[in-house]
Amino acid sequence: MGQTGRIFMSGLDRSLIADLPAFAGMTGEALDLVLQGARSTRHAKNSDIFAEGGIADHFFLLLSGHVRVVRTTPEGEQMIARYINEGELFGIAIAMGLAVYPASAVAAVDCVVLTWPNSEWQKLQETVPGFGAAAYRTIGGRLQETQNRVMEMSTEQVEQRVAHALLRLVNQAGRKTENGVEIDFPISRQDIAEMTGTTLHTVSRLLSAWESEGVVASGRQKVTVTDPHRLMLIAERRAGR
Amino acid sequence: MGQTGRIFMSGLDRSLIADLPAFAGMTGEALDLVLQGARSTRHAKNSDIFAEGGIADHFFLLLSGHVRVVRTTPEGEQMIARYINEGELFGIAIAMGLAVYPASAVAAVDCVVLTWPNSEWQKLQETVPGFGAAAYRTIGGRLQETQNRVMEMSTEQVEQRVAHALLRLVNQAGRKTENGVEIDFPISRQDIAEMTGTTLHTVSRLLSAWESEGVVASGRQKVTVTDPHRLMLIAERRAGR
DNA sequence: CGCTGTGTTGAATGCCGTCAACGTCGGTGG
DNA sequence: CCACCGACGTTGACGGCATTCAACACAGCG
Repeated sequence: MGQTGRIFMSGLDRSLIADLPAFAGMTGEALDLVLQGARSTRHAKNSDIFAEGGIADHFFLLLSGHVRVVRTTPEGEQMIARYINEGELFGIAIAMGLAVYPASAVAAVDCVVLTWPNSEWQKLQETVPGFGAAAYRTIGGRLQETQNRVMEMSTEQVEQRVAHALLRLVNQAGRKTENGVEIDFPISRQDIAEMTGTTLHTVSRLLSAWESEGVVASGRQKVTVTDPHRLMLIAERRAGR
Repeated sequence: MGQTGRIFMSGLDRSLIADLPAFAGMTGEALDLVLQGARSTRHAKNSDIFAEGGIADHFFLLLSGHVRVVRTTPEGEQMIARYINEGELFGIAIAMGLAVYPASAVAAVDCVVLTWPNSEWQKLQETVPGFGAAAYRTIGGRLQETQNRVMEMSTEQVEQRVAHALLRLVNQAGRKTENGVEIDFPISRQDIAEMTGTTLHTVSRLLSAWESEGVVASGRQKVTVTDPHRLMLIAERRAGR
């Protein structure tokens, strides 16, 4: 934990980013140029990478791990806006013309992150063909996702919302095991509640019920979907009950 | 209604757009260049400007009127994603890398709209300094708004959500009258319900209650906020009851 | 003058949040 | 190594808020 936020490397290897969509089709030299402006940092599990309301002077790319993006209401209630997966840009307030971060980013597990100062944004846009477009596709995609979520919350019951959330999690961060697909990072009932606008109690009840039906298998901060098809039926409100 | 979507003008006056943030600080000649690629169309009340799922080959700017952006679930339930005000860009799927419109746009009143084919997007970005940034700030702002809405739906009760929605409407599209601030376009109980994820019945009950308290005055497709301060207290859950 | 879209209001149901109590796991420090 | 403690999870009971169901009122329009 002492190394949180500390630079652990100065010469970054171009292979780190060569396969990412944001830097698609770039030559090795151009990749080195991109990395020249970046730092790489480690962040211990549960530590903040940036905080809601803080000056947004950097932007980030997740090299490894999983990041939780969290917003807090004035009354102190939290909600999880999204999870960031490996290879994704995040904290790109600069692309939205924001001076402060609108949410906090917390390492869900130990993470490795590339960090650029905002001053590099312009440079990347100019030197990396398609970088700007990729960034804006990222934002556009998140706007879409977020609107889907509003629609879910408007039209679906809690059970459907939780089922949809789990399906999204296993699709984006699933790891195949012998029993099914497991969500690749520690996630509590409370976390799932904050993603779906409900309480940990209700989530616990749902998971218990699903477990007894053989749809999921779950443990402490761990969820495995054993019958995705069945879960989809539940999400679509067509589960035989 | 016969003129919906019809071009009614070919020589567009630069004064139409000179004051808009998207074209701030441009010379008259540059403005003319911008308008050369555009068409201006009228859209009758309740007519579609574009439809969800349709090929996104144009983008738009609302010159006058009000536009309702609507999404429909597979089950046929609708939700209102937002209202577009005069001077705003909309239908900018191209900026998000989308091939089809993710929502429908419906004229809430008779509207006048500037329309560009997607092929003009690149040109505007190059010739209009700050146009790209303004567009992306628009998208960023909408992402923010949408996330705020998710947070409201996660943490607030229906009464607070409806109060917040009304406050936003009067702020963005309010017209001062002798009695208070009136929402400048026809809006039904059903519309408000679709903005807040509730039913027209609940909205009707709330408005009736508020009317008897002197907070709002409402009629058929019309809402006037007579005591904004009081409504704010309700929205913040601090209304003396 | 009837029809359709809009709005109001009462009554009943039920989902899910709240309150409460207890169980369990895992890490930490003695 | 073991005891302890805090974080996480489970389950039951209860109740309230909002939806659902139903019936009616009213306005605008052809």
